[in-house]
Amino acid sequence: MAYEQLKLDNQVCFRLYAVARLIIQGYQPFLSKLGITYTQYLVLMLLWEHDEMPVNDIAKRLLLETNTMTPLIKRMEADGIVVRKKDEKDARKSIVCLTPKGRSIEAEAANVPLCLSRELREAGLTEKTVMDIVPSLDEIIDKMCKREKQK
Amino acid sequence: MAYEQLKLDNQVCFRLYAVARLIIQGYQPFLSKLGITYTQYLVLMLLWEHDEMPVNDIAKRLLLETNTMTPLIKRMEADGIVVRKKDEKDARKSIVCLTPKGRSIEAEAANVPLCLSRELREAGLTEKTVMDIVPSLDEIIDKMCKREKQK
DNA sequence: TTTCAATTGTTCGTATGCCATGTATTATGC
DNA sequence: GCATAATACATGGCATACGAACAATTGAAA
Repeated sequence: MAYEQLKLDNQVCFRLYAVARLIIQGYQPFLSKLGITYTQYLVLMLLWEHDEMPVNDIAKRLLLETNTMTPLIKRMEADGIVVRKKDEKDARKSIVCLTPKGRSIEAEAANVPLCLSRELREAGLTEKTVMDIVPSLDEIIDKMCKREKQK
Repeated sequence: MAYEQLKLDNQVCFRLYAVARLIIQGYQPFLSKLGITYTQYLVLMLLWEHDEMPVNDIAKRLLLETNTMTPLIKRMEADGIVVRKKDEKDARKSIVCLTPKGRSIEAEAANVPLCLSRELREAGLTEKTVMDIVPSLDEIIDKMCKREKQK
């Protein structure tokens, strides 16, 4: 037995999955001070750039399903950082908007990326090690998404 | 406003998180034929190499918490692919063992990595693009884990 | 050896993710 | 103009993840 291709050490996906979780865990202490989760942080980053986004647009940008978004948005709404309103031109759409509270978190969050950079540096990682993988990741995302659509 | 560092497009972690999910989704159709999930696949890869592993060892190798493992193992046990037995030398430990059914999945799973390779190739990705990021990922995992421990 | 700390799992609660399905609304073909 | 398909969300169900708290057991120090 012992299929080489079935050894954990030979799995690229496991590494990706592990690194993603490790870094998200690195964010956690800083985000919890702001009262938000990592996924909520992603949603907020979009809204801070645009404000007023339909659920579907947010989902597409984050590569998540709308049925992941709905409960997420509801929790954010319950926390008072966003509200939903109906689109007047298209009654199917539910538009997510920042509340003043949601908007106020932006300034507090502004130093989070810096905190993370310091965290990585203190772990002994260079900016280069981390940034080097970005082009490959972008290519994988691009091609995998196109592959999905052609199905 | 508009903090550059708070734009989604500037986030490495989001890319990692997205790629991990996209690839796991790529595994899904093949794994569901075997009746297992991606996380269960990871556990099985370890057991196919060793058989007889304490919950804690599995958790450490997968960089997951034991409280994630317990329900996971229970579901696998309910599906008849593993069983748990008490360690005789250390009564705190719960050792996870493959059942014949769990062992039989290995041969079926042997071609899963190949299916994934084909999937990536058909998406237009080269082996190189994907393998290029492995050294960086390994370095990040190594350093982040050490950083965690020193806390 | 006896008390106290550390280790190992488990349980509980909360937040994702995603499949399948359902509902409302809009777009489209005829 | 109308039947039908497509779109946008929401709901329900299941499987992770992880923090917090707890029970059982072992290790270690006094």
